[in-house]
Amino acid sequence: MDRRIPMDRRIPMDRRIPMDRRIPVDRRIPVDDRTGRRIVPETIRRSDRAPENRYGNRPTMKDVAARAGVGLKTVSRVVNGEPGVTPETERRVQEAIDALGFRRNDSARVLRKGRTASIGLVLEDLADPFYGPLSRAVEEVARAHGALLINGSSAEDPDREQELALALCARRVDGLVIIPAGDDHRYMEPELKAGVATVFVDRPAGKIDADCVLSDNFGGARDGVAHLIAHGHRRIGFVGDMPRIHTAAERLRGYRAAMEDAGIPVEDSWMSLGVTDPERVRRAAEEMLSGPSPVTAIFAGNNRVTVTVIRVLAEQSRPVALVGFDDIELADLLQPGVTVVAQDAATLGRTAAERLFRQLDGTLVTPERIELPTRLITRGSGELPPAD
Amino acid sequence: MDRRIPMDRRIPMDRRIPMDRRIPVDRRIPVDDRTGRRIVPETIRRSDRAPENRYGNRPTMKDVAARAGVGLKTVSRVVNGEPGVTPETERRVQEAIDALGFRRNDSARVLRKGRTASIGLVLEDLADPFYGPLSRAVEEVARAHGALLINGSSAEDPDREQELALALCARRVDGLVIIPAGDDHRYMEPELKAGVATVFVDRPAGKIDADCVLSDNFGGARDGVAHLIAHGHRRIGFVGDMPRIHTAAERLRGYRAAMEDAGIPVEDSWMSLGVTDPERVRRAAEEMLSGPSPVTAIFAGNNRVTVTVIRVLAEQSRPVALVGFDDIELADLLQPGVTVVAQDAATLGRTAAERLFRQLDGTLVTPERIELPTRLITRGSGELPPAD
DNA sequence: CCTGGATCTGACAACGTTGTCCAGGCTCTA
DNA sequence: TAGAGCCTGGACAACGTTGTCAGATCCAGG
Repeated sequence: MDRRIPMDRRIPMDRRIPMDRRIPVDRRIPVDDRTGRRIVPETIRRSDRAPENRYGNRPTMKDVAARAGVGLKTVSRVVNGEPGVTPETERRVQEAIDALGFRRNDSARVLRKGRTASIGLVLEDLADPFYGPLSRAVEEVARAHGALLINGSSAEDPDREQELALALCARRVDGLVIIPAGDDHRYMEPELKAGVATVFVDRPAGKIDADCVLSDNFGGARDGVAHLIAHGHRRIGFVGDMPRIHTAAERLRGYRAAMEDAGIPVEDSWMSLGVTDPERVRRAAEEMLSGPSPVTAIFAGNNRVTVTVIRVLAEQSRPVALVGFDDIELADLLQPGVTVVAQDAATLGRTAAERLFRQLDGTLVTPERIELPTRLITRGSGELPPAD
Repeated sequence: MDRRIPMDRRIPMDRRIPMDRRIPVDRRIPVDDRTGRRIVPETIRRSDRAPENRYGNRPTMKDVAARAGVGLKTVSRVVNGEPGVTPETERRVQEAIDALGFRRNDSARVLRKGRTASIGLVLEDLADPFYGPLSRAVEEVARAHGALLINGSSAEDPDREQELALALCARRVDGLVIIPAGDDHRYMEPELKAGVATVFVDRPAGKIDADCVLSDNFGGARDGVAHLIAHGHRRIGFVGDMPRIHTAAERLRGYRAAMEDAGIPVEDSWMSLGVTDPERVRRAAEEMLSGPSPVTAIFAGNNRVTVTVIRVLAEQSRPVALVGFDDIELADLLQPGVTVVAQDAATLGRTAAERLFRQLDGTLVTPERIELPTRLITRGSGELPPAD
């Protein structure tokens, strides 16, 4: 695991260079394929190429100033709404801006000012419905603080998470909200030290001391399983994700705790861990339903697993109880309605983002680990009695 | 509608300044609240404040160079993996980089190089499950081209869309994928002229000539309604969004076309347009089901409306047929399964992003309007016979 | 020992913006 | 009318990086 840290530093920091190659090469200049491009005299090369790969030759404040017949700084003042410019001058400058289609270059601004007014969000998968509201909540908070949100998906790949987080740091985001894919975040240490505000959400940071905002995965799962036990079930299956993922591990722990509290020994055949693709989840569920001691209820460890399990249960002849972790849309319209342990993705995101900005304005200093409660929503599937 | 353009140019371009105020002010310097801050001598002010609001004082290439005992440019070469550095020198530089926790400042890099290797995505609502896969697809393409994706939600507000798009342009994204909220995009004209690659998705650009990637909303809706007609329905309701939204208008047009093709006159009481919040959609649906000439089938104009209509239909005593535009998760598990006209959000996003990069590398020049076909997925609700 | 070439290194000037500071013009008061 | 004070505008130097170009170093061959 340690290998990642030294590795990264050694890897060329620039995986983005492929992009650069796409800059339209000036085709008007004939090139000697052999040794270089000595065919064309310097002067032409210079004057000809420069505008080509620059922002399509956008006007700068200097251009605006020239056109308006004022000084550079005056244009800056107008653009930023600073005081100290006569209405008449302002009008002239404004006219020039409109005429030239000038837009301030924020890269230069950031370079000069030192703050980017943007924060980054590294999440697992934008296409997962759980992360939509979370991302949206973070964006709303960012917006309220006048910051732009830059986000990317790690696709559950620790290396990609690291790559993305560091790329965002290189862009000098003021802060970073990370939904971890990996379990070692020491790569963020130099960044933290350099003052990049950082909050981990949904899953805790690994091997570093940082702010975390989590759901009470353990308690939620325990309550969900206890709910099934309260309705008379004893043989309860658990279908979950890889235990190396913190949330999955916690939920598994909650399941075990509830079973233990009720004095029910857990059989191995009741558990499916780390199987995620629908086809294999399906097979795992079918097995625990048809094994030597078939389960009468299933606790599904996350939204995607729940959906697959619902499909399997719909095909069974006998009713099987189900409680899922994470709410899913239309859960109330199914027959029976799906009982779930719901986490509030939006609150998770909002809380994290707010902590981030409190770090930024200095209100917050010591890293904390916050756990938000989950909520059991009964809709029918979790209240089915065992069909033995 | 025209007002927006001149307005924007006049609005201080900088709604982000609230952020700047949050920069920790140097508290060690006593300040005369009256007139300014003349209390402290120049020298201290300078040397003391500068590091404070700069990126938490991050090391620069200069620092690395000093520590490694090499020139600035040599560090640059190492960081970018350029040739022409002895292994020994490279090692020394690398050591200094690790020791100082240096990370290249991409703002400066962008300023110098002129390309940002990032593209922007302005979408309507990240929390809408339709946009998750679309956004993800755009990101994958961007990634394949070595670019970072920056995105934001317009929340269906034209002003916010414009604000966001222009903010992204100010950051000098190389290109922009826009899911329009408004219908006037002339504000993008200077940007287009300046060479910002731009593709509109899901809805067409308004009042400018630009690349668009759309679903065949008209054809899809027409087919969906024709499907209901083919199953014997004549009194068919339409629940849709505001016709000022292009997709909504097209789907309405498709509905009308199908009805006209079948020679069925449409009654006003069968249509609900522009009502979006669940409570009012519910009332609208109930009305068309209980009016003087009650509908026997409903065509729902988008995923959110469909969900609400499903709820309403579930409460009806008689079966009512339903076809929805946009697929929804779990549609197949409901009783009956929900028949939908599905658009492929991922393909929409991928196509748009690919066109964007083709614009960037110069392969693409003339703006086009691409319409992707939709697909009718029959699951039961659309095949119910009319219950008169 | 010198020359020529190849290789490696560093000084310097941009990139577009903003902060600082000073100059010039104005108004107001003594 | 002079002097003080304010307002407006502009010159200039940074910010951290990269492209250019020339200088330094090294080695082989004469």
